[in-house]
Amino acid sequence: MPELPEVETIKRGLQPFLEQKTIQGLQVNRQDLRIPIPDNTRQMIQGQYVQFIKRHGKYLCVELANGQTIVWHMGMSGSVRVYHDDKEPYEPQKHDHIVMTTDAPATIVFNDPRRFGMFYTHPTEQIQNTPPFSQMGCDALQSTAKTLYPQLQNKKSPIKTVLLDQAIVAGLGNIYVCEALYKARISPFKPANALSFSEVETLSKHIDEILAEAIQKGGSSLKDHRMTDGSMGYFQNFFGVYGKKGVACPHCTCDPEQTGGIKQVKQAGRSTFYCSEKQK
DNA sequence: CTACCATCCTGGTTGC
DNA sequence: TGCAACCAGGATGGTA
Repeated sequence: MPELPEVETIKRGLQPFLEQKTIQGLQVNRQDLRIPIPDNTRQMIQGQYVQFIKRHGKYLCVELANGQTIVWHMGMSGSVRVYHDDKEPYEPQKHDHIVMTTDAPATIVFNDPRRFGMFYTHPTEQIQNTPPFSQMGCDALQSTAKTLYPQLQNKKSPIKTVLLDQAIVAGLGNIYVCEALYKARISPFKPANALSFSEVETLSKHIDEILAEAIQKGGSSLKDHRMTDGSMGYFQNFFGVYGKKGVACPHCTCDPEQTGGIKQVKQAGRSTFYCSEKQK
């Protein structure tokens, strides 16, 4: 699930309880995630001081003082919960795969029902030269028309599909791609290399805006996403098109009885929501 | 090289 | 109400 805004929300929630703290205990309840959690993970992490938490696209990187970095991905259904208040002690839940304690003090729990997530360590100095980071595009918040436009020139696939490719821009997922294209008034079917520089500028601007707004609202809680205190993000209440098949487009004066409102189609196996009147 | 597809897994929703 | 089919925010490895 989590796309860039949800991962950024998790990062910000974790920082006060993990960054510049010592990880005292690490309990691995299940190893069989998307990538099996390596057997040495506990010994690499336990007792280590955490220097920084960084985010690259949809990945979190927790840099430890011993030169190792925890590579952490939420998959489709992952969430992180921080328990630090004695009034609300940690009670194990189904699908709690990792339980970490720090001297904040805090208990940090990674829950992932579908187990598409990842959690493993890797030497920090090699991170940038190793997949997935070595093949990851510019982070969506750093991306500009100047960096994006050249990357689209050899892509004849629809812009919707191309924006989901983490090698082009890192951090966008199905929701925010649909929303950004809608705000930019660009058709999801338009071949990526058919966008003018000016259209890419518009697109880039709206990607920035939509991500910033979503982060400010704690991300989108459709199903699994929660902030680290357990509360829901609320950007889902501000979607323009995602999940709104048949709903009248608020920016169109056209009659939804005639246009059918917001459309839903499949592109490369993923749902695309768009307004055919607004997005040409 | 690009593009498309199936796959990993659980759980919620839809339809009969 | 019960049950089966289908669908979901992602990434990857295989094939054409």
